[in-house]
Amino acid sequence: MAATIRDIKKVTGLSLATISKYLNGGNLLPENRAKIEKAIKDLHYEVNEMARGLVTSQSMTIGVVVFDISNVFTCSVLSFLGSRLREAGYAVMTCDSQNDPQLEMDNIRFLMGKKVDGLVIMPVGLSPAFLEPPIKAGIPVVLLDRSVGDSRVDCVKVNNSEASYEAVKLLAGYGHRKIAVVGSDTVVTGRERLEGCLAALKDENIALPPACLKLGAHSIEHGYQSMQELLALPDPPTAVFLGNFEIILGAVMAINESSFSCPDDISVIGFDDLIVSKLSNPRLSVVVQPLRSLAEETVRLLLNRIEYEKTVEADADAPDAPAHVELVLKARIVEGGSVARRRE
Amino acid sequence: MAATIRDIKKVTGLSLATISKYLNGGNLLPENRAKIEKAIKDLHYEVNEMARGLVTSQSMTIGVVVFDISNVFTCSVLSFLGSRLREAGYAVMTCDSQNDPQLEMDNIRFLMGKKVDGLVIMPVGLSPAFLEPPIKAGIPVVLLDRSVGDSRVDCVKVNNSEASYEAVKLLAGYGHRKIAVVGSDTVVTGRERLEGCLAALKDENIALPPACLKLGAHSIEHGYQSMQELLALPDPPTAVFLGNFEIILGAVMAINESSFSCPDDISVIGFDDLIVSKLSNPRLSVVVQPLRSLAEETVRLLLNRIEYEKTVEADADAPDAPAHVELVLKARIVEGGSVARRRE
DNA sequence: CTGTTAGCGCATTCAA
DNA sequence: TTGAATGCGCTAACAG
Repeated sequence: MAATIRDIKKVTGLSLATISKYLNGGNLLPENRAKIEKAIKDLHYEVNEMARGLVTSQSMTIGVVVFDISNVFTCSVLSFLGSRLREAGYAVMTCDSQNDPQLEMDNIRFLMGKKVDGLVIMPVGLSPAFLEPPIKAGIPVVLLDRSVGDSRVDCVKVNNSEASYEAVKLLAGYGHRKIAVVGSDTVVTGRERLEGCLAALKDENIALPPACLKLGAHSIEHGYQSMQELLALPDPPTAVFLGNFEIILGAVMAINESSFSCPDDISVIGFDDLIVSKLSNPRLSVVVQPLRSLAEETVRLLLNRIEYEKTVEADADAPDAPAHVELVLKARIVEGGSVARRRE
Repeated sequence: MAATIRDIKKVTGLSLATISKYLNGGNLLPENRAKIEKAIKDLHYEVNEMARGLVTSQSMTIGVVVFDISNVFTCSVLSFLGSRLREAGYAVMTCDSQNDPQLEMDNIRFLMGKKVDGLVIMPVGLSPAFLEPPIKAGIPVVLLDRSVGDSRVDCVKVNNSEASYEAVKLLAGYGHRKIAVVGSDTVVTGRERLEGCLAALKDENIALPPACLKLGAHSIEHGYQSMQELLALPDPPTAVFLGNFEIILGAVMAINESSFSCPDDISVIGFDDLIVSKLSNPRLSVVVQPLRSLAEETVRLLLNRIEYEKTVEADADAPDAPAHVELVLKARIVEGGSVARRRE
């Protein structure tokens, strides 16, 4: 159906090798070059990347496996990731794990079958089991956003614990002593953030009564329900730390529907900006992640690995494998107006 | 590096054909089947889809080209699209056009080089120029969300005009006579929605002063600034139609920051739900698009076309090409509390 | 049911 | 600089 280099050969009278050389940027006589270019236009020729990949054994595509593609955080990262990778000449094949570890496993095998040159994974869970196949096959992998405690692959993430520590410190700095935490314990980022919160509370000598610690799913529902319960407490907290974007969403809804107002009756600070902070009134105080840098560093590390694998295949004498990297970027606090001094 | 069927041949002593038959679900002796399965496990064999694709001339991947991947609407659709396509055995290769028609063109050529079996395109602009290459190459294309007035490809979208008509009718039904429209004229959906608004205003004999028609980009900024300007009018509108998600976002921000309150001072209804409607207080009244159906119908049409192309290649006598389809799904209005009766 | 053979479209030796 | 030959890993006839 589509034109091949053989068609170009017929039209130009040149050999396959010459045409191939043209396609790959070799030197040839200007007249031959012109002939080929004309033929390509006329025939609407397009290189068949499958055939090329079969020969070169690189597909020039990167597999990206995300825990949930409908998640706003995921999309934003995907956007930066894609443009960066594209600049480097790579295609992106994205697979959605829908928060299902089994599907995640399938996705990875699937992409391996597609012979992707590398894998960026935003993992669903805490177990590194899904890493076995790509590692065995020697496919470079970079973990993004969430680490799984496996030192065989690189990882790029933010300082969840420290940033959360600072956030709670900030609440305390405004005089709050009854502070609640709504978070997720189903994902590693949630656990790290919780850790930071607890450390800050301890340092401030603030007790965290069980009723003020709401751990659950990474979901709007969890945020909504938790906030409702907190506000219904006989002695409700005066400030709340919200562990992720979905929880923020739900919690803000709950506050809006209640008789409480923010920040007069209740102060809140959230982790992950995205949209709400701009929308809510007052603007939310949030911990924002450096999304662009997260994506850029991920691509940098991945391409490094790929480059390394290539040189290893070429020369047998390995020029030292790149060291394992766990890159921890700084999330920073941006104050809106959702945290106010505790009322006496 | 990775194992091939020749390695399996060596281990099992069977021929390539037998192994290939196994991989493609043919019948073979149980003992041979067992041998192959063992070898596959031992060698961590994985079919090389590039090689397979080269022979079968199908890649079992669908290219998806979106106008902006950081857009929440896009992500939601992508999520449904991906899971549907995956169920059908297809991989998805997503490319982001970043609202740039040139990049869109590049993306399409790029995916054609990857030999995708079909293309789902959420177009950037109004010109159908980008359709030439895939149509010439005989690659099935389905347009999603936005049509470009080209009857050579199928399209799935919602009844933007009618739904907007209903939305404005609803405002009028609440007694509003000073109604403003904030929309986008840079994309076709925006134009269609505007059309519906104007028709409704006309039917209601409501004049639309120039100051109350805010046309601009599909952006948060446009929504924000337009709403600010509307509220600053000597005689501000009592109700506003907001043409898309980004505009809603910006407009709600502007209202929140103003001394106006919704719906007491100003009623609003928006097009595209997504997140805000849940977040804002009161809940927004919105026109919601049937995202899941949009994705499902798109996949259905695309697979139909692909199936057809395959049978055409097999039998020379074409069994009638599927007719051109422009599928228009119904968006429905969900009332929140952001529209109130006009105060006397 | 199994084995043999011949390409798919291209890059890459090696000669010329 | 160019051309002829070889093979990437697999499927699809065909023959056994």
